[in-house]
Amino acid sequence: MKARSNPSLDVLFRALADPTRLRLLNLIADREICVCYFVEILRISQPKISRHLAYLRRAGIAASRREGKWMHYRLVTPKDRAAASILRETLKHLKLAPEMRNDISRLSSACCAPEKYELPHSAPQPALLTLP
Amino acid sequence: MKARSNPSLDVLFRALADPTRLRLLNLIADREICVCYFVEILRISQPKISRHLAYLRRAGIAASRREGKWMHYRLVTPKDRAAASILRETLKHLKLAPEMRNDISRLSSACCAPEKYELPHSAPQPALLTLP
DNA sequence: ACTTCATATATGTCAAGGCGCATATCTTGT
DNA sequence: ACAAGATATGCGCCTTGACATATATGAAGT
Repeated sequence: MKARSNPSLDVLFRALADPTRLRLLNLIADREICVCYFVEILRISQPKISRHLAYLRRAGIAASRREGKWMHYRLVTPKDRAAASILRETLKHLKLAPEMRNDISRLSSACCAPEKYELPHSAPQPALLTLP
Repeated sequence: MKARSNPSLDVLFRALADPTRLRLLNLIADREICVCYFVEILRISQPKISRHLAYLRRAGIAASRREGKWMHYRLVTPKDRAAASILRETLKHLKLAPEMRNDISRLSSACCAPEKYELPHSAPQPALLTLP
């Protein structure tokens, strides 16, 4: 049990202060994705992906779910109002950035035409999330 | 010359990822303040204040102006639309946090009743800024 | 049970950045 | 020119975090 009296904003900002994590967040903004996709879509090594996802989880803005051998990651809305609102604003702007749009486009492509990508056999498809 | 193709958001987020810098930003959110005030209001050592202000300046969200022996710092709106918007949102939420309100309250108090604070003789009063 | 594949963690290295302390720099008043 | 005040910076120490490589775990299929 971490003693953090004030879950203040600098925790959120530290989590956002890395380009790889921003790309990951953009990808999970409205869908739940299996780790194997991140590796292939972002062309980043698996350990690096894993460490950054763990960082996001510790910061309370991502959560994971195991399904057989696959780990799925999804966005979590922070309890803190300010954090939630700043995160929402950030994601809104990320969506517009060319690099981010390109990631999303590679993701759709990988879903439609998996043969073009080096995905594991029977990798689970990302699932759109219905936000509460 | 730093090769930074995309002056992207993580620069802003790294600048925001420190509690001291958030307190400084909150103070300069709508006024220009002399360094000597920061030291007394936040009760933080002068070199530490100076370094964090320099960090904010390098990150492009603060600017300084010399007036005799005093240095005044003020907020700067980043050119990048996304950064500007996220910074604005952040400052809006900071204003509501108790710790931040307390800083502002100490600031007003120091202006009205400087004798209660260890400010230098004839320290220049903070000036409200008219935003464009 | 054993192998295989997907994912996680441990280890070592390096750079960034935070802090305190001392000192340098710049400006003004004498 | 000199002294004093306000601010900045250099230095050493320590922590955090980013990366690559290697290794461990754990679920599935045979």
